[in-house]
Amino acid sequence: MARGRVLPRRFYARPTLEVAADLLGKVLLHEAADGLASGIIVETEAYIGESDPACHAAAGLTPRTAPLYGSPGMAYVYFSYGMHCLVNAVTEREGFPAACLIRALQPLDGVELMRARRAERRATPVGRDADLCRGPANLATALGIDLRHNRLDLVTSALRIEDRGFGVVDGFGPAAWGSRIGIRVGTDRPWRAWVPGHPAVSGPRERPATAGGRLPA
DNA sequence: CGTTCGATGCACT
DNA sequence: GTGCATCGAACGT
Repeated sequence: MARGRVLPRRFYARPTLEVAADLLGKVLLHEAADGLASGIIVETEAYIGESDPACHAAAGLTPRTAPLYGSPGMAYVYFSYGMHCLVNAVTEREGFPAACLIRALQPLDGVELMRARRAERRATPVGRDADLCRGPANLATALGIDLRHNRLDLVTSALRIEDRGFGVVDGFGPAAWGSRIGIRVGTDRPWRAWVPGHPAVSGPRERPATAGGRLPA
């Protein structure tokens, strides 16, 4: 299986929208005791600062949100809806709370391991490979990520993000931008980035008719 | 196709 | 007590 170059800390120590765009095409991987699983990132969301009402840090610094205020390149994993874990990469700089939520992957390594992990949580088995890591809770399950991975260092730990030289994703155009999914506030900010038309993207998948490619304002 | 709704635990008010 | 950065089974069209 391919070996990539681990993204350095400086990759994360940048404006969050830039990180959200540049994460598309990179590879999220987890080397667990039961095996390696990885996938190409095809969908991300940016959560930026206490002034972003959808960012958990809108509630200020609490035990839960503390990782958002930590070093760029740390994992922020949290528990939601009573049963799901969601994975973020902390961005910007220490003391400024911001992160990118990883929302979907195109499965790469460990497809059968992903299938087994997903099967433990479902009545019916997952069909297409493209559905294995479609959605933030699904990808965490497929990669075997839970709250124990909160605060892990994405630069040095078993949970990492690599560059394997995929430009973006073969056959797909530049990033599309739109409103973030599953939030009640801050829906006016187009801070969700995805690979337009990719089958592993959750929610709206097509590029909006309006302009795309560049970062939102 | 589409929409609705229950599962399930915890941080925070 | 309230509200989730979700998912998928079950139903209606």
